[in-house]
Amino acid sequence: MTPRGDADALTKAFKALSNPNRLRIYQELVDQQIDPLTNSGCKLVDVINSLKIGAPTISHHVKELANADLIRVERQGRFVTCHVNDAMRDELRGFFR
Amino acid sequence: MTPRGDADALTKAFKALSNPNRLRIYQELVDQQIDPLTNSGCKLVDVINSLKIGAPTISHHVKELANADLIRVERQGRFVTCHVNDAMRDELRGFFR
DNA sequence: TGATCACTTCGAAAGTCATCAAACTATTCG
DNA sequence: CGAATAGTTTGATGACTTTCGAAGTGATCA
Repeated sequence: MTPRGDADALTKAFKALSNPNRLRIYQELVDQQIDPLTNSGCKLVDVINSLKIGAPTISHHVKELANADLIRVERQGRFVTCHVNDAMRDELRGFFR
Repeated sequence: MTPRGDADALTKAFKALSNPNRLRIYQELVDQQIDPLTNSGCKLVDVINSLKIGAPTISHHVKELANADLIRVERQGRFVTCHVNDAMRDELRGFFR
């Protein structure tokens, strides 16, 4: 209905990307996904080790990214892995046309 | 240097778009700009009349959008007019590739 | 079973944000 | 000049955010 997608979903996505640490997490997930064959998402433990903030904070940020539909989160045994939601990425790209 | 542009500039832009009223202002400016020939920006007074928030808040929001390089602001006599910064729009589109 | 690793939840401290009313500046118009 | 219109600045307030440490959960391993 709206020409540029749902405004509420967009503000949620932009808010999720408006924190430096969340943006870095998202970028890391995008980068891990360049090769779709080898791609098996990104383990959260790697993110936790690469950023200088605590695990509780990362957990909170990941939840916000997931809540904004920017990523998908999945538990595989002991690990949590994250994947970029390509549909949302397309929608955000479309917004800037 | 960074493959997807300056992270600091990006977070600033996303933060600016993460508020519903600022997103609406930005969208209105984009819509006003469809025809580049007739385009003479958007008068702030029109924005003020179209949103249900006070002039001081609009002034604050516009400053944030300008500060994030998303728009350009210009005084023409009594009126302030706003224009979308196309370079930044391109950069944001590029981020989602 | 007990230990360990990978998170998550809770509660709190410190900081940031959105909004408003009141008072201000700038420009035009009569 | 004086009044009106357009917008900004200031200061306050309530709400939300980021982050942490401590304690909790779930899965695997010895």
